[in-house]
Amino acid sequence: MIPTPKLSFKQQQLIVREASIIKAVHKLLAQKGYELMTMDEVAAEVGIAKASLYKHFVSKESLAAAAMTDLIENTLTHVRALPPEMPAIDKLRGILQWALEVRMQGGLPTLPSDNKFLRESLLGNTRYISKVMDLNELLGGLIDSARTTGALRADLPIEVILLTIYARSCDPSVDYLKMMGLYTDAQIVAFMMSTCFDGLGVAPAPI
Amino acid sequence: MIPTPKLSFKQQQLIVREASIIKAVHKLLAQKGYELMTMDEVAAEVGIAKASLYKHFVSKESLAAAAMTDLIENTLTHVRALPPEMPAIDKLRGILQWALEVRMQGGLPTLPSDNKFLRESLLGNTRYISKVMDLNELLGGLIDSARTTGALRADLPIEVILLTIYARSCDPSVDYLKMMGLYTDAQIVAFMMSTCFDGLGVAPAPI
DNA sequence: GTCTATACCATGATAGAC
DNA sequence: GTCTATCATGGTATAGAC
Repeated sequence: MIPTPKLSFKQQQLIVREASIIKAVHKLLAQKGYELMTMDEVAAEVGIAKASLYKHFVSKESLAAAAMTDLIENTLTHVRALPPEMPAIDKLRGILQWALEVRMQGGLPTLPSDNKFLRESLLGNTRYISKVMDLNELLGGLIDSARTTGALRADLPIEVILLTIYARSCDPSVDYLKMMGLYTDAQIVAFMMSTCFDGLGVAPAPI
Repeated sequence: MIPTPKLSFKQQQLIVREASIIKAVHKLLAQKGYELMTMDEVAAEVGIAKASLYKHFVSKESLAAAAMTDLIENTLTHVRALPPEMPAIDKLRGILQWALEVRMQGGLPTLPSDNKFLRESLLGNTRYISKVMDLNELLGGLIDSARTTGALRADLPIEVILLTIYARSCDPSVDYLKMMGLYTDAQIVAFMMSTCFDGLGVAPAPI
């Protein structure tokens, strides 16, 4: 058995520290979005000095990119952990439900819809893009098989279905519904799931 | 007949100037969003000095609020101009289609989804809120009657349907689909309309 | 690697002449 | 009301000591 490469205490500490920074960024990004999140706040949230932040990440952009990449990785892990025998359509529904539930608890959506600057910046980040492409492929495969079993519409391109699911995971309607205070979190998730998969219209009654 | 109150040349000039400012803000807001739009850019786009901008609008916030209010007014005008005999569901579909088409041509969506700060700021603007409530009532009435004729699902609350339609008008999927370059604007609009009203799933086949 | 202190700059907002 | 010139703030990033 190959001996596990030992990490020095310092190296372990570094990893823990960076993880706690990423966690703080997730929280602030979800609360305020990219522009309104300041490096001072991140530093304060972690409990270190701002300058120390820059020892770990060279810029605010790269910090946000690391957080978003981490997010995609979490999603990939979640998707890969689904039981293989589960039908594709159930997996897809489960993934959207999971994403919405994470978001209801103050987590981040997968898609950086909220900011054009961050969007541009991420497009130039090869590590992030590569992860996103992995996720796209994985979900694209699920969509394809759900289409062939007749569980999803075959007249829509895969990309359209994929983007629709992504978009639903960061739909601003969730925030407004939550603000109204009329519905429980579970009800809001159910509404989002249903409008996504079933639509707003009534299917013509069977003859 | 009551004589129309005459507007002096200066007053007319003022109105024209403010309209051109609003127009520039629409353009920049659609391109870059609130945070990334600077007052220098607005001034440059209009062709006046930044200080002059502040003679018309006391702050960047109030400028954005004026632009958003103008947007809601346009939407209200459009909705009220629909023929009275048109069925409610057709009106609703037409409104979403119109909003998407405006957006495809570089216009702004109705809902300030993209920015949490602007959202907060607008919530404190009584003029804007009052217009939004007018629009909500108008569209809410249409949704209600479309539900009673069986064209829209009766199991969803009116607010959920309303928010879903608003959200579709500013769905980030549109940007990504446009970036991909695989589909025409008309196709993209059709995709959005269909995923909104028909959903992603296949209705169970009639027995 | 962490800190304090600071450079530097973009940008919202204003002063004051015309 | 428009301009040029300027201020003030706040935020990213860095220097340099420990």
